[in-house]
Amino acid sequence: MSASTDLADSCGPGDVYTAMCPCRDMLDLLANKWSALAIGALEDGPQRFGELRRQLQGISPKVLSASLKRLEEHDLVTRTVYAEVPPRVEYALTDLGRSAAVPLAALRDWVEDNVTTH
Amino acid sequence: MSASTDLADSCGPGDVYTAMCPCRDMLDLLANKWSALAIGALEDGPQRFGELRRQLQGISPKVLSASLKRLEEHDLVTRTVYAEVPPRVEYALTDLGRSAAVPLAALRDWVEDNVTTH
DNA sequence: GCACCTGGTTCCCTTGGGGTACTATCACGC
DNA sequence: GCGTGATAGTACCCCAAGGGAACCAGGTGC
Repeated sequence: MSASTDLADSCGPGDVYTAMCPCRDMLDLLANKWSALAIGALEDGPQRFGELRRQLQGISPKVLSASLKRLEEHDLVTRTVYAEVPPRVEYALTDLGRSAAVPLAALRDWVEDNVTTH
Repeated sequence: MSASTDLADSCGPGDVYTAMCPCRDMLDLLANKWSALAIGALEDGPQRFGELRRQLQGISPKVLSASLKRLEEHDLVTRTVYAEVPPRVEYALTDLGRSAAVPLAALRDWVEDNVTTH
């Protein structure tokens, strides 16, 4: 496993295992139920806040807005406000987000394939 | 995206997006920083508590023990106690855990490749 | 005026994460 | 026999994140 636990001064390859590495933040962000679901939901194309809220069953508006904000801060999604009425806000994946969607989809698929709920 | 939002009575395929599905529990478990790291650390072979603690830099013993307990409950890792002194407890991946390790490794790799920390 | 739509925010409470200290058990050195 | 050390946790406390419900702003239709 990423045998480089040498000094951890700065970030080489393979060091999500290094406490101080910014990788940790990103891993913490992506390795998260709501992030994984939200990014998956946006794979089909931009979605409005309400659409996401309906799709991510069980999420509260507060948590959804916080999750999206965090994803936006890390350049995984963009937030576009249309000055219409009623208000319309669209969330979309960035290129980075689209590339992150791939491993997350694999994770979701694994879960769906391996939970023998019956 | 997993168009089956029909009734959610039981679990069909593709419904991590369904609130009531046990998939959610599993996703919540795996889509978690410490779980992802712990499972990755165990890919090399069984590890003792202290070894894991050193490898997963920054984790506290309490959180590590809770994480491992949760993984054990979901049959992703096994816990073996050797009646020696000093005590030895080994954690190892189950077959299920080993298969879950694949998408998790992909996620970790993505993070390491895409965080341009410099 | 009033209800209604959207996209949030605010409040409160519970849960979990995080850190430190501490315990139990036995081997070993003296 | 006594203190020291190693290991694998647990107990305690604190704070931030998660979850639920209520509420708000701005404008439209009736």
